[in-house]
Amino acid sequence: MKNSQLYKGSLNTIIMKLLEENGKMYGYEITQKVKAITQGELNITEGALYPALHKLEAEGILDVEIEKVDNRMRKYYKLTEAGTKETVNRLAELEDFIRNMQSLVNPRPNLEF
Amino acid sequence: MKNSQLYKGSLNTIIMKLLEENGKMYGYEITQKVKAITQGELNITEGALYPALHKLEAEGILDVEIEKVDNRMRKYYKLTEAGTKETVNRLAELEDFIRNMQSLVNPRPNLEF
DNA sequence: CAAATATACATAAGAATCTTATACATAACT
DNA sequence: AGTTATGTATAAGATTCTTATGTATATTTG
Repeated sequence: MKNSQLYKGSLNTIIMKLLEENGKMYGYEITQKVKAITQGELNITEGALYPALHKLEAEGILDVEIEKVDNRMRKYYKLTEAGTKETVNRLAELEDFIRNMQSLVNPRPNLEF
Repeated sequence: MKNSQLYKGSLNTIIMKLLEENGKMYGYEITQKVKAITQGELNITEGALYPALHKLEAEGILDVEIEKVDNRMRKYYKLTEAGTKETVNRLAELEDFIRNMQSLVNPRPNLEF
């Protein structure tokens, strides 16, 4: 997604969170939304996005619904019931992850002395 | 390191930050330190750690120095000069990453209306 | 109006990172 | 005597992503 490797592993969580918030979205829309929210810093590539969407669908996390708009295909994805539940876990994991990384990088000085 | 994929890509940054802070450390010490700081949540496996250390050394980020303590080998790693400079970049990237992830997951409601 | 850009999805080869398993060796504990 | 802790190492496979390519329509721009 970027030259920084840090984003590796975060794509599924990003997709699920956006869908939780926006109800249904299509692939291209997700890339644009992420770009906008991060002010251009995070650009999701198609080579990462589409396989990820297909896998989440295969796992029963997402449902797909095809629409034709302006003679062009759109595949709208939305969370299944199981996906909605799983999203809660993923977001909790993300919070833990961020908290742990901040502990590692920004350690509280030991105040015992 | 954990069942969460989120940590993928963060190991190098963690190693470099710990070395910046502690001067020199050996592999096993790094695993224990990380475990302690994250209260057991993040366990770095040897299969991830040692190849990462070797790679950082090959890239000129780390220097190694072998010591024998209690009849057992220890390989102490420390940042090279180039490694110290690179650590600044990595930590900035981590801050950007965390900020971006928080924007995505914890979006500010639009207050324009 | 032709060319470039934007919209929209897809996949395949290869790179990078990590998991899991295994290996070797010494020290300390039970 | 056997398990756990300390300490390093590697190899096979899984997962995730990059890079490149392909197809197709709509819109903008020179």
